[in-house]
Amino acid sequence: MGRSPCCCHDTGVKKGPWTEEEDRTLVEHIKKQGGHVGSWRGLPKAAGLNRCGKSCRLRWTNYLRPDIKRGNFSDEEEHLIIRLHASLGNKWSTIATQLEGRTDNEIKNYWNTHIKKKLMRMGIDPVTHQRLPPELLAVDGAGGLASPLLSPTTAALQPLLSAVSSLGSLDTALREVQLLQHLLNAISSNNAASLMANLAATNSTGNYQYQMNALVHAANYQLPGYLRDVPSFAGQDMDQQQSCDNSAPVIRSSSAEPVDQCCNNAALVTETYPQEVTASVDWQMQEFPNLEPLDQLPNLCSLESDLDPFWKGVLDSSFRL
DNA sequence: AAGCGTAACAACCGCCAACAT
DNA sequence: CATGTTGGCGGTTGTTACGCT
Repeated sequence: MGRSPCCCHDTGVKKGPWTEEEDRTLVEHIKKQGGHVGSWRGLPKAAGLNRCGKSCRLRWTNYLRPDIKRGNFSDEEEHLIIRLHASLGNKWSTIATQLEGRTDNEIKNYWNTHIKKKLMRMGIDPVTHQRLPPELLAVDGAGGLASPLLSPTTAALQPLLSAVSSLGSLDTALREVQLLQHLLNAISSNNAASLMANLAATNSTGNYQYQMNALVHAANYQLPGYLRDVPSFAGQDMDQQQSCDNSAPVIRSSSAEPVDQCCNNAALVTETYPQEVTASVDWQMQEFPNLEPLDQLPNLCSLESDLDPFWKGVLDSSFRL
């Protein structure tokens, strides 16, 4: 099958940005046809446009279609795009079918200009959704998170440490967002019990730095594949993060063990992690002196009431995927 | 105010699969 | 079955707006 001739190669066909007049002509023509385009190739002539059919189709599908949603992407949409991209790759049109009113082109642009960079800053390869190799991690001047002398273990923990260290300077609501992501990871990998035990201990002992390291440990070594490698979908843009509302995440455990029972298993943590976690505190405090202790964490054992629709959606979509 | 760099996004290009002839 | 046509897709480029020096 040879390459098809394209009307775009016709001489005298206009290219470049569309004028308001051209937009109006195209919209009115399609309206006249009852929203039915028929042949895009024949449309320009029928509508009186000096454009190729392909250009008309793109203009209509990406910009002029009445059901297109304009404006910024919501956090929810962003989370969904990341999750879909992790499972589908650059199948922009398929991804677009899951986001009402968004075009594949818009999503693709948003990915390339926003999300991709955000993931890179988090130490995640936006193509594979895996940790970037240590040598490719960007040096973070402010946080000092990418020392060229990192041990292999430390380098492997970079993305999570980045997320955890950022918690110290953010408000409680945002920490909850971060913690929710870890919880979703654990739940998705059927390790909810151990992680819930960690969190229970976090709340009961008040030794937050220690317990956050337990969390890091659990997330890194007990969780598989992609979910383990993404410490947070909450994003790294501080302005955006600061603007998060105060809705608290509501945790639903998918493990067989009831949440209340998990909360009574604080001792399990110290039995499971004592030496390794203590060691991780040591190296972490050595290599990341800027890591601030966490002075407040949500009581995750009592988050079963007041299900916020946003978090319900996040949880539901997470389980689906 | 001018020049420059960068971010954001609209639009184009080339390829491909499905369908028609 | 071979060939032509079309629409759709993903990658890339071009243009504009904006911020910084």
